[in-house]
Amino acid sequence: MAQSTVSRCFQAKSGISPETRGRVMAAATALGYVRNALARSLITRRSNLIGVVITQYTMRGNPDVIYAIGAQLAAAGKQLLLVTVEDDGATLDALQSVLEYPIEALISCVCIPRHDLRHLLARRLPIVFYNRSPDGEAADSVATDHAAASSAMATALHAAGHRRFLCLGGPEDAPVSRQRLAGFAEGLRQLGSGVEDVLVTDYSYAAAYAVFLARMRPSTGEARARPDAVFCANDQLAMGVMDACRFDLGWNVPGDLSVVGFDDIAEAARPVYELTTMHQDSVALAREAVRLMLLRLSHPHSPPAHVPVPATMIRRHSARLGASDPAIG
Amino acid sequence: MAQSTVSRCFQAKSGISPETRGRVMAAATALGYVRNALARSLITRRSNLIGVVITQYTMRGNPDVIYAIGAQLAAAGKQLLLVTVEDDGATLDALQSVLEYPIEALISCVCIPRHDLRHLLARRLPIVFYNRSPDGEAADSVATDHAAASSAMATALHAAGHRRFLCLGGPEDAPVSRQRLAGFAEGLRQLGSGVEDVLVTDYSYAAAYAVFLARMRPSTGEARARPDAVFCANDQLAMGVMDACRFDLGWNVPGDLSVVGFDDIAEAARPVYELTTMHQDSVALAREAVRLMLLRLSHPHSPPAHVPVPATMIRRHSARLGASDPAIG
DNA sequence: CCTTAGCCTGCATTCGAATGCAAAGATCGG
DNA sequence: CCGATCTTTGCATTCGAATGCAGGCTAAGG
Repeated sequence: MAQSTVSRCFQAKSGISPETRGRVMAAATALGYVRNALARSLITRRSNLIGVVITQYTMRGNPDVIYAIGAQLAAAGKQLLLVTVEDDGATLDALQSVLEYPIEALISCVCIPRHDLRHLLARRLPIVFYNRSPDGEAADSVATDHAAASSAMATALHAAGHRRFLCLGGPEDAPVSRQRLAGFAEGLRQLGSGVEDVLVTDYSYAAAYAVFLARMRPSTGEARARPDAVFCANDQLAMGVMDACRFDLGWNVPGDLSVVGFDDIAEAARPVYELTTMHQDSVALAREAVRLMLLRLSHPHSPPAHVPVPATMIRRHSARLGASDPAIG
Repeated sequence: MAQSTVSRCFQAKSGISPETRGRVMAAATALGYVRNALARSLITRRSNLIGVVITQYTMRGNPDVIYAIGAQLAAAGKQLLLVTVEDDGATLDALQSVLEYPIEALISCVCIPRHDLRHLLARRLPIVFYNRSPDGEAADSVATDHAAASSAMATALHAAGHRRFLCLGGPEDAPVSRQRLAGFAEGLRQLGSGVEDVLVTDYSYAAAYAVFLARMRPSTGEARARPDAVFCANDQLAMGVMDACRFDLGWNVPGDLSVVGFDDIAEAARPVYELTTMHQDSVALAREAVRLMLLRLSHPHSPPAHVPVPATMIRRHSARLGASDPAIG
């Protein structure tokens, strides 16, 4: 029996008699033979490998992201080649090792410098950004509508009578944080109000706790006036602020000030926090990212798509948001 | 210039004149050429691909695990092929797709049925289990010493005067949960004491909250006596129990009862919980797992290694543990 | 000027699987 | 019983890179 006959036995609709295929399959299981996907991809020019770039922060903040992407890719018959990077940014150097593998596409949960991005796109490597911007380059992206959601939060807080606003963001160059803070500020601006100040953190609970405390109770002696409301770029930060209020400052939330977050992570719903926040649908984002990627593989020349995923406001009890404020357990 | 000359230019110590190599490299960057790792692995028989199997639970409970493994693999020049599975268990079927890729080894954070495991080992595929047991088969493993740690926790609680013990575990077949519960029970047994009951959950905060509440305040009317201490198979569960006490039962922790967890996740240190727990060093586990794997690749025939990683007790304020109980912020 | 050694380079083969094309075998109508 | 058609199988080539071997080239020594 020829090698080509065996090869054809493993393909669905090839002219192989059931009897021959049966014998081949039996021999294969007996010998423990599995076909080599690498050798196959060499000739078919389809590796079914998808690179996924992610940071530790994303994994910590949204552990479901990778799982969701993995599940979607598996359903599409693709393999997930994971690349972890330290900071939110991947250069060609960092990606070099994966690029030697002929990945069919890249799903990036981190920023890519414009120059490097252009280089990758010139290689005809399809790239889908997850909650990141392609920076004007011709790549697909899917992202929560941070600006609209943050603006809506600003409107809700303003309508409830808040006037003195403080914000907590992530690192200064973190794109998601910037978009959320900008959207919030813009929302206030349109209402004739504004943000008093923005505190920078590393996105962590501990940093938020410390930075907020230092701001409210400065060692220099010059005490600052208490804000009405604190808008945080993610839930971790909001929890840090809430705990600083409760455990150090002795302030009541939302009695003395309102605190809101963003993401709606699992902990936000706990009775210890009851955090009012914007729900970011990670699973929907992951699904859309994979969908866009598959679409791009089948239509390489269609114009780049940018899919906004709406966020929904979850009104719990960490902020005074007026009459429409429902009780959620 | 021959194809073989170009090939040799990309290898470190091959007889290629600096001048030729320079010209080749220049042409390569100009054309955007990168060598194809797949084609290379076909002839060198080294794919540098490492399969990593993980569940959503692991990712949620210990988001740093994948990151740590990824970082370690990257440092070793390996690629991470991620496989996500629904439940804690991977059959040959679930692994089929990765097995077609000639992975050099598998790091499994989930169980593998004995029969399938034997099959994989027969294929000479090195397997390292992460916090799981190779079930008597000849595979390497690295795991927290659950039994010793849980037993130590039992001893500490007993020494502090607790006598009525309740436990919360994960799903009934979850191996880590079983080891921790068994270790705790064994520790008590040696002290002449025992566990009153074990409640089953799906490892989640919400389930722990609900199950514990149902147990303590049964709708059937027959009220149960309150336990002295609750041992939980992970921190999520412990937090659920603590919140059920505070927000529904009106019980004081640790005044009315002690609650302890396992893992020492980031949230456990927050002032809202101050959870007394056993610290599991995920990063050390990941590092050991990769180390074992690399060792196995270089020494295929050495006897299987089982590396226990000790857990350390973190005494905070969710349990009365006697005089040596230090204050931790 | 010739020889010997050493350094480079090129030819040809190899890894494992897919596939176009041709040939062999099976089936059937005339 | 023969040719036509369809099904099944085998041959040979291909993907991209690595490598043993042989031959060309250079340099040094006699």
